[in-house]
Amino acid sequence: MKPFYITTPIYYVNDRPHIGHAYSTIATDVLTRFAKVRGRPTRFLTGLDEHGLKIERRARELGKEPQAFVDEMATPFQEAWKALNCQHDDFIRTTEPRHKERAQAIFQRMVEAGDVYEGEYEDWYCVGCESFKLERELLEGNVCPDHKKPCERIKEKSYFFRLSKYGPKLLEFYEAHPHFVAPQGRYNEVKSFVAEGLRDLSISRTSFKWGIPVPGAPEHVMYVWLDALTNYVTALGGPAEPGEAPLYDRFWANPESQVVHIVGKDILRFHAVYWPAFLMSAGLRLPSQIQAHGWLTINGEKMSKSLGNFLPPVPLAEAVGVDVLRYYLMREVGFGYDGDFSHKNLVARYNGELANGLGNLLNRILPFVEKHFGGVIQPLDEPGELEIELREAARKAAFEANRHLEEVLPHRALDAIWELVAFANRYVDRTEPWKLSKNGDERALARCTTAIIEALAAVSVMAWPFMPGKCDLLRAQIGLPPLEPEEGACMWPFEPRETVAGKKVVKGEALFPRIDAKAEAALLEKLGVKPAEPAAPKDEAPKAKLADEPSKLAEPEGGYITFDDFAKVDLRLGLVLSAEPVPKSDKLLRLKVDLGEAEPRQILAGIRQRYAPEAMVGRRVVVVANLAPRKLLGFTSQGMVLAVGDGDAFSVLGVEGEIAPGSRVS
RNA sequence: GGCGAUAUAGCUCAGUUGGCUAGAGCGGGCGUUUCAUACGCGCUAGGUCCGUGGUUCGAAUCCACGUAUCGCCA
Repeated sequence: MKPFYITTPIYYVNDRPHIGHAYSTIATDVLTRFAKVRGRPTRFLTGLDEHGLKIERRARELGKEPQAFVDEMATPFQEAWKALNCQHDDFIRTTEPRHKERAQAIFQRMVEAGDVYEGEYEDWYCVGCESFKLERELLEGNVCPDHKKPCERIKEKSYFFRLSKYGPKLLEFYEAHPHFVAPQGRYNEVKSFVAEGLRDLSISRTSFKWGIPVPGAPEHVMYVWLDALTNYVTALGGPAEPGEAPLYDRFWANPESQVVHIVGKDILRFHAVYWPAFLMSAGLRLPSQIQAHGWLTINGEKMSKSLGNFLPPVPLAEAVGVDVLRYYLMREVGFGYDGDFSHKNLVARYNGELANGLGNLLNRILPFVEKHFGGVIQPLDEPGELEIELREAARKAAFEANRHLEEVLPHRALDAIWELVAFANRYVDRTEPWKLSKNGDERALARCTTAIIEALAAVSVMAWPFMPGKCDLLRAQIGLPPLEPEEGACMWPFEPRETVAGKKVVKGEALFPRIDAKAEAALLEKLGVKPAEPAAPKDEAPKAKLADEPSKLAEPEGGYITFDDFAKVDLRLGLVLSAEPVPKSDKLLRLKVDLGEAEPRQILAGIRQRYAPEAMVGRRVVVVANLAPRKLLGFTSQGMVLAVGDGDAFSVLGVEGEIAPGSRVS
């Protein structure tokens, strides 16, 4: 059995854990558990990236020592993974001595390979990105396009890594390993990035201290990404000579070992380009696969600080159940693609697939076993045609789910498993056990109930990596012990593996109690989610203001707002570049507005009755720049143009003079 | 501006090497059963498979151009 070593990214401690972190970690846990069920030796690593200028500054701002700060920030992560039932074998923090020491060893190896030289670096540096930026990438005013903050000009001594030397070697490696990066589209990006030529990489800093000292040059600290990436090796005790570090020998140095890095698409380049180059230089083995996943939006909205919707996973898990959250995340979005986390879809999938599909299947069959056989599951000695078909469906599900999991397509695996669930429900309808029960046909009833329980047993194994808790509960109800994978023993139900005959069913609580409208409302309330649709009023305010319902505006909400509340509204000056009517609407104009950003924004404004399109072009207007994007009549509006007045008598707010687009209104 | 990807039923997506009347799930509609968590099961979408042109006996599936969206790079 090939060893399986899988890692999450080491998360940067500056954030608190959110649903995006949870997604990576859950996916990793699912894949680990799957490998375990298959009997493989596994190792699952996660951890934290705790160095860097950003951390140092943040700690200072809070009047803390960096170490004290990261110690505090680490706890929520450790607690989150525990709460999500993610059973990592190791949790590495880059501030640990075991990491620092081995990271330095890797640096040293790169030096010995002749790939490190001393130089001087001067460029624009974005603290938010922890990286230098090319001048041409920056927005006006040397603002970082990602963080929208001004970059700093930094000039310092620095060690450089001869990354340029590794371009051809990397391309050769990519050529030889067509599945090194998934999804394929992302791989193409990586290849073309490398093919365009690599520049040497600055791999040390002298301007701050919070990092790992460069061996032999303690005034330098290692580039935070180099430091961070090495964790995958250092956590195993590597690099090391054979015999020195058993875990390293078994899971990294061993060419049989399958090494998989799960990463978000934003950090793919570091993992697919820099990391392999570092490893080549250090003379170490390369990972087998980099699996890049996409981003989650929350109820259709991008996660962002200004929206404050960094969904924390733990309360969610507590509200809906860990297993349900895990299931939903793995089922809803295709691995590798962006997806949406929506409370509405979560409830829909829960009710449709878990409650009605699987939970109810169990529930509809147990009463017959209890009533006719005293709860004892009967042998299935003479399977009929229907039973053979059901077994065939189970076998098919096992093969397909296995294949999809091996290809890291968890959503498809669940699809395949739920085909079996659906087939089993159909089987029940075709067999009509309630009639057999009435007629006292116990032979047929025995066949039917056992066939279903066999299928459920198979499901309990295949779905276990996703929902270990619920699957063990399911198993308990059909008289099976909790699943305890063992190295070397494949439990995957390629063939009906587990004997259920003779076991005693134990009907218990519903596995997945249905969430009715009332329960759903309570759930959303608990999670602080606004009930179903009324996200609209907020966004419709501009329209209402102009024509629809002036009464809404006339009702002042009681109480004052603080300055901080006001500051949340990002008001900017925008220059209207173009304007055209929106088809099928007599109110809306579609504007392209320059807000001083890389691209003009598309903003829909309900002002057509008062302003002709051509009258808007060239006008300077006041825009709410951080309003959540919203789709109106097929067009996405990325902001809101302010106006005053009502009915036909209103006026768009503007300014006099040639104030620069993007200027903040204060 | 360069490179790449995607564009299939209301929604989310499958469609292997081009070939039967283009599929699934969800939603909607209709019907049906009653064991079960008012669950299940059956039927139902008549979709220009983005557009145009081409290759072919035959294309959603290949090629070219165009359009739209997205991504990476510049």
